[in-house]
Amino acid sequence: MPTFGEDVSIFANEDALREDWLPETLPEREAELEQLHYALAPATRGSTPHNVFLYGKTGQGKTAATSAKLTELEDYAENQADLDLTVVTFSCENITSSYTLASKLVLDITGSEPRGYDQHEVFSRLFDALDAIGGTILLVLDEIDNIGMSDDILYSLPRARSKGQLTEARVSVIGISNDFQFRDNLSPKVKDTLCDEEIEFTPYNADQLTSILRRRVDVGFVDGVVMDGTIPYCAAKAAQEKGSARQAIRLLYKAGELALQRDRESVDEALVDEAYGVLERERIEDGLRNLTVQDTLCLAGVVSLECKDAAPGRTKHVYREYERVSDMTGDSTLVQRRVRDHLQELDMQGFLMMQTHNRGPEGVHYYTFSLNVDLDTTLAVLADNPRYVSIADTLRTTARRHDRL
DNA sequence: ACTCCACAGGAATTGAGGGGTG
DNA sequence: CACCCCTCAATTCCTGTGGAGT
Repeated sequence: MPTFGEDVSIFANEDALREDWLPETLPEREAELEQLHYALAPATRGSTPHNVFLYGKTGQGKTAATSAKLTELEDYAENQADLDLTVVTFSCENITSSYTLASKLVLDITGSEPRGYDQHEVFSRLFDALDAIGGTILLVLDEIDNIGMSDDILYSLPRARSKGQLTEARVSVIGISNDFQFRDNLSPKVKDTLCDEEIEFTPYNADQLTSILRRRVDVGFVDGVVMDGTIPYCAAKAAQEKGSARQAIRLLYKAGELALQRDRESVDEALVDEAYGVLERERIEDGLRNLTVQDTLCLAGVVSLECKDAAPGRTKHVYREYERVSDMTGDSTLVQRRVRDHLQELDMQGFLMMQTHNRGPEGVHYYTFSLNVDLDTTLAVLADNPRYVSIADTLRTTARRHDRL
C-alpha cells in the first residue's frame, strides 16, 4: 500500500504537464503570433482591432497563442489611461447555433440567460450587454466551428456598430476553429467580414514537438528523470498522428505517472509505449460511455459484423445487424436513413472507419463500415453497462466462434 | 434502349421538451 | 390559459446516378 508523501521524486512542477497550463512563450509560433499582433494592434491606437480567424487542428497552440497575445495586450492597456479594453473569452463547446451562442454570451456577461425570445431579441440583448461594458471589446470564440451552418451571429456582431445596434462598444471577433471546412462553409457575407485576417496553424513536426516537450520537461520533471531518447520518441509518436502538442505532453505525463506507480526513477521509451496504450484505452472507454443509446446500438451493429468476420460491411448489412441488436434490447428501431446519419457521426468520432466506394466519377457511391477501435475493449465497455450486457455477451460468443477474439 | 433498384444525401415536417408573453 | 420562441431526434419524401435485368 503506497503512503502519501513517499513518492520517488519525478515531478518538479506537475502543473506544467497539465492541459490547462499556458506557456509564456511559443517560439514555434513566432510567425502566427506576429500576424495576430498586427491584427490586434489597432486597439493600441484607439481604433477597432481586426476580426481574426484562427484555424488549425487541436493541440497546435491556437488557444495558447491567443491567450498569450491577449494577456500582453491587456497588460499594455492597463497602463494606458485612455484605453478601455475588455477581453471576453468564450468556449463554444456544446453550442450548436447562433441563437444559443448569443443567449449563452448574455448569460456569461450579465448572469441571466434570455430564452424563449426570438433571435432578434436575444441578439439585441447581447448588444445591450456589450454596450454596458463599453470601450473596445475583444470577443474570443473558441471552437467556433460548433455553431455549424447557423452563422448569423458572426455576421451581425461585426456590423452591429455601423447599424447602430452598438453605440458604446467596439467589438472585434476572434474566432478559433479546429475545423478547416468550417471556414469554407461559412456564408459568403460572413467570410467577407470575419475572415479579414486569417491565421493558419499547421501541425507541428517532430522537431518542433521535441522542443516544446523539452521546455515542459525542464519545468515539469526533476532533472535527469526523463531519459535522453524519450523526448524525441514521444514527439515522433505524436507527430505521426496529428502533430498535437497536447497529445505529446499528455503522453509524457502519463508515462511519468506510470513511472511513479512502478517506483522507477526514470522515464524511458517503454513507459511511453505503455502510456500510449493506457491513454488509447481511456479514450475509447470515455467515448463509448458518452454515446447515446441509438449511437451505441448503431455501433453495436458494426461490432456484430466484426464478430462475424463480415466487416467492412455495407450500410444495408450494418442495418440488418442493427435491427437484430435493437430488438434484443427492446429499444425502438430507427429507420435506415437515420441509422446512416448515426454511422457517419460514429465515423467522425473515430469509432468507425467509413470507406467510400465510388462507381463512376460523380455518381453512385456507397459506404462500408468497420470498427476502428479494439474489438475486445469495445465489448468489455459494452458489457459494463447493464443495458447492453446481453448484446455484449451474445456478440462475444459469436466472435469466439469466428475466432475473432 | 428502357425500366427498376440500391444508395447517399438534401429538404421539409413532426412532436417532445426546454422556455417565453400577455 | 392560448400562443409564441428555439432545439433536437427522427421520419418522410425527393433527387440524382450507375448498374442489373429485360
